[in-house]
Amino acid sequence: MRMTNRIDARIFSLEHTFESGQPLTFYADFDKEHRMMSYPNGSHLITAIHKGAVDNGHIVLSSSHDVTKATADDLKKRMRLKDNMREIYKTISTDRFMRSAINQYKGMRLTLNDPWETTICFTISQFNNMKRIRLITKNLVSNYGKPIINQNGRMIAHSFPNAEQLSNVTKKDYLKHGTGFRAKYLESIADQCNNNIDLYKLQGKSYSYIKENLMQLDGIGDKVADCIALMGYGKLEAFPIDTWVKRTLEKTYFNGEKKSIEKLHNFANEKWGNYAGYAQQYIFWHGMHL
DNA sequence: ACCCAGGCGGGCG
DNA sequence: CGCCCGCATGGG
Repeated sequence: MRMTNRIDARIFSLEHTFESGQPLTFYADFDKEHRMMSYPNGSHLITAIHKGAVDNGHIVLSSSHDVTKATADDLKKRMRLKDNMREIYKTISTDRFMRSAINQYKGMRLTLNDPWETTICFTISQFNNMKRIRLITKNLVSNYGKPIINQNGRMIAHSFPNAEQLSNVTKKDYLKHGTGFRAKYLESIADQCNNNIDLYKLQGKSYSYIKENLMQLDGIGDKVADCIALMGYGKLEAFPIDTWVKRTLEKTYFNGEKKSIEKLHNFANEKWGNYAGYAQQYIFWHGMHL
């Protein structure tokens, strides 16, 4: 028997949120036609269906097992449903480009993901493209994640493998799954997270402290650390600058002139402040589709 | 065939 | 320091 649960979702688009290249979306399943997403939550597979309008709709939650309050709370947290989008939009719609991005992808939320998962996902993402990022992430999940069994005893998905589950995976194994030159990073990060660095202990710390610690991991630099701070720890002031964001900023605000990463960080910080991370997500996704 | 992708580390000047 | 290059792999 499936319990269902209804969650109000104002100014929310499951489609834009899911498709906009964030960690959960690297390995969860999405059915665009039915506005339906399934993702592993512990040993359960949660399904969220988005009903109604972007401005004033709701999500219907179901599960391979029981839907509890914890399940609903997890979805709200992951989709950042408590964010005050009116205030955020007001702050970041500073110009025509931003207003156009918001208009185009209204309801796109940042997601808040597990720090470890986010770290692995964005390690895979470096110097890579969306299709391959999804392919590789799904490979790792299906090969090393714990099987999720439904109430009929059927295996329906895998959970995201934790650090311990990846601890015995070798560089050679990673290469088999298409990770390429990132294999050595994945191996080393799993090792470090099993031994000296507890990613969960960084929760609640400041943005700069989190970033500094993340960058001690092998293969994690400025950009990936910002992504993890933003989408794994919810630090909305983080402003990851990848090739798309850089290109789009230069084109939109600097007449196509090349600018250093540092200059662009300062620019974003002054312009969008504590919501720079949200601005970045809209710049990234809109810029990519220009 | 050739180019690029949500970069990073290391080596050289 | 800052700049620059190689890096695995698959899709356009």
